[in-house]
Amino acid sequence: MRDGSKTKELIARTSLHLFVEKGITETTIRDIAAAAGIAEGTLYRHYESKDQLAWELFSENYVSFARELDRVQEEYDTLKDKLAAMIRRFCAFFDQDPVLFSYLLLAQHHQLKKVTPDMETAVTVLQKVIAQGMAKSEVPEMEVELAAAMVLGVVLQVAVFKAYNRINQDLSHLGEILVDTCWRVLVGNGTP
Amino acid sequence: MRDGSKTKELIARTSLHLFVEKGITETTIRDIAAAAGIAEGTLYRHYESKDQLAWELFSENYVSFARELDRVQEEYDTLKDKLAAMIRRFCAFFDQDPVLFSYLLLAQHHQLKKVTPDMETAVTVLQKVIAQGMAKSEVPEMEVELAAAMVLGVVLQVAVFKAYNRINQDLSHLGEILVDTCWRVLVGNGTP
Amino acid sequence: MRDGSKTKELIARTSLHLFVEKGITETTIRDIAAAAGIAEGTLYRHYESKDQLAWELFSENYVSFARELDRVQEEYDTLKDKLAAMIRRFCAFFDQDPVLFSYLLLAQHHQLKKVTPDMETAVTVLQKVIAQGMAKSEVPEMEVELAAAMVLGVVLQVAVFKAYNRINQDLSHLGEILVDTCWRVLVGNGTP
Amino acid sequence: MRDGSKTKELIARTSLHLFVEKGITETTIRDIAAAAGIAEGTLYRHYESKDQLAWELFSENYVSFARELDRVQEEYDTLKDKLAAMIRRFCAFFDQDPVLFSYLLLAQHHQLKKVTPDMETAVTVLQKVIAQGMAKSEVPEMEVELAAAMVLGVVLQVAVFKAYNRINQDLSHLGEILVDTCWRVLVGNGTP
DNA sequence: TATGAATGAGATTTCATTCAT
DNA sequence: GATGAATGAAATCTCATTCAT
Repeated sequence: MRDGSKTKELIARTSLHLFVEKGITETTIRDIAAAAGIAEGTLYRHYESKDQLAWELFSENYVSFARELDRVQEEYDTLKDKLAAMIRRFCAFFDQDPVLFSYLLLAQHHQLKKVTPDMETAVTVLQKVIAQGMAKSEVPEMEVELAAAMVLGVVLQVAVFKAYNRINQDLSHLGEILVDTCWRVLVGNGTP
Repeated sequence: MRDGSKTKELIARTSLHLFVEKGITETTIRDIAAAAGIAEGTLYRHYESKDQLAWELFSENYVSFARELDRVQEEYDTLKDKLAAMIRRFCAFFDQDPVLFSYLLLAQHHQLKKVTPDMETAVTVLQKVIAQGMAKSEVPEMEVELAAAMVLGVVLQVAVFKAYNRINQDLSHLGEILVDTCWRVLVGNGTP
Repeated sequence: MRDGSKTKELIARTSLHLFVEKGITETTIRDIAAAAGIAEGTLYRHYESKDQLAWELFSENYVSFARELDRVQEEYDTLKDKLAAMIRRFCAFFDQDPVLFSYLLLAQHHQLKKVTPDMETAVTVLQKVIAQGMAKSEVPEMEVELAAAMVLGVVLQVAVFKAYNRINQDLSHLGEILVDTCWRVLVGNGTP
Repeated sequence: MRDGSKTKELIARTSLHLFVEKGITETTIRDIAAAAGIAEGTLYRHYESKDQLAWELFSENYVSFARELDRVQEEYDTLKDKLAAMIRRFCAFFDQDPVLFSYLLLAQHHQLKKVTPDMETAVTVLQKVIAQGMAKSEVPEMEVELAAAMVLGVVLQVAVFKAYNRINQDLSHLGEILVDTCWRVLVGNGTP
């Protein structure tokens, strides 16, 4: 009662679950309040509006995950190692908090449109790393966006299948396959 | 009658654009009516409800696209050819009607949950084809869902980047790269 | 049902009564809807918001009354006649629609602050007329705003007393007294 | 205790300013607390409710001002002197605390309705004095309420103009004009 | 078939007030 | 006395849907 930040955290976790389960628009303030065991008005002590709650949940985690990825890739020198480390980190994070990652993964248009070009995201980090690798001829040259899209697709779609329970194993167990596959995606293309 | 079906088509196209642009829940009947230049009530002459409109738009195209993919793959014998044909067809369709494909691609949770297991979808067709190819040892054995996810990821994420204008070229121009890449995704993994 | 403007008029009259009776903030949309015999949502087909309703009710009548006063004063040549005609018109209007005039009279701060300097109001018309009269030496010179305030005060405060039922006679019956008094207010002051 | 009454005074002054600036209903407890630099709950240590705060601010000052007016008029014998003294006192008070007087002047309906007939107000004092003057034939007979309304109007409307910055001079400087004008309002009317 | 005003349930949000600390 | 997080009733507003024309 004294510590409002606990309540904020409670609201965040509860909302996250409901947003992932039913969608943002389909989740009402009443739903959140009931699930969190708080009054409807309480939410507004911690978040300006439902929209802002959804956005804060998205953007803060989206950005902090990107930062973490960036930190991880910096520990390695080659594209291959950087990529492997990033993928493994992604898998570990996903398994650790699948609800949060589902939220980020299945993020609606609405949220994504608010991502400004200056925000560091997983996509920008990945593109940066790939671009560097190409510059150092670690992989053949090709359009960076395209390369990033394909690598991203491999990992994300597997995560989506996992989120939808089409795949049973934890992502971490698939780390090696994902790393190998992504590498093969990168090295095979381009002008040799 | 002629007129009536034109109105229905008008509603369908207008809704599709708005749904892709703003999201389904965020698009109001009033938005659709205004954009289509019809009265709000008119929509209900052609569709039972907004939900049904969104679902009809989704399911009919989702299913007919899956059927088309299935027809296409049947024309070929090997997994490699089947896959190549399917990807090329996907690219051609996307370029032809990017709005429709964005709608299918960025489909909300809400819609995907209504997809029953007995419905033939692009995913089931892809899994079937891959499973057959593995059975015939055209590619190494591995979990079919995982293989399908990765192949799907490569193609879909490129399409998503295209939908978000991160990539400029038409998908059709990327057909060969996508085909090659997907093939490499499949052949490299599994137990040799 | 066909004619929406009837409903709008009904909402306007009903709101006016309630706003005068209870105050704007104290009157709820539910109050208005119940009193008008319409659904709550119906109000929003005709007015953007409660605030806008209150403002439209105020500003349109405030301005059109000012225009009417201006038209009236133009029919006469001397300040004395102009003033008399304006006061008589004010009295007649008040008696004709006491609720509307009470609304304008007791208008809250909130509304008055939205009155932009370019809007023609009863006050600006009165000041203009008095200024002209002073210029033509029909009454002694003095600060126009002060003169206008005092004349206005005489008439308005009597109207306020009438609105609060402190005075029983119709304003029209007090027309001559008000005209005489206001004239005496103007001629007695200033540097002779 | 010393501290406590200081807080109460702080709340009173802060509320007064905000009430005048934005209106009572439009001013929230949070507004007051923020402006006064206190916690929201603190207000309730000093006032039962927001309504009671608004009412206390209004009624106490309204009544004490009326008493003061009454005391002032008692020092004089003739209506003319009484009226002059009251007007001068009003001007002095207004200049001394314009915010308070704006609050009393622009008092909402809501407050005025709570004024019971047995309460002594500026209006009742004025009516009493005028009635006495008429009884003593100092001014011609006429309806007391009407006479009071007109005299009141002259003074109040000038104060309102001052409150809205339409007039620049302090009210005290206008004392003589107001006194003269009000006297002329009274003596000119009635049955000679 | 088409219209569009009207509906009313339900969503979001506000805010005076309470109460544990 | 003071705090400020929590409350929850009530207000405003939205919008899918209906229905008389």
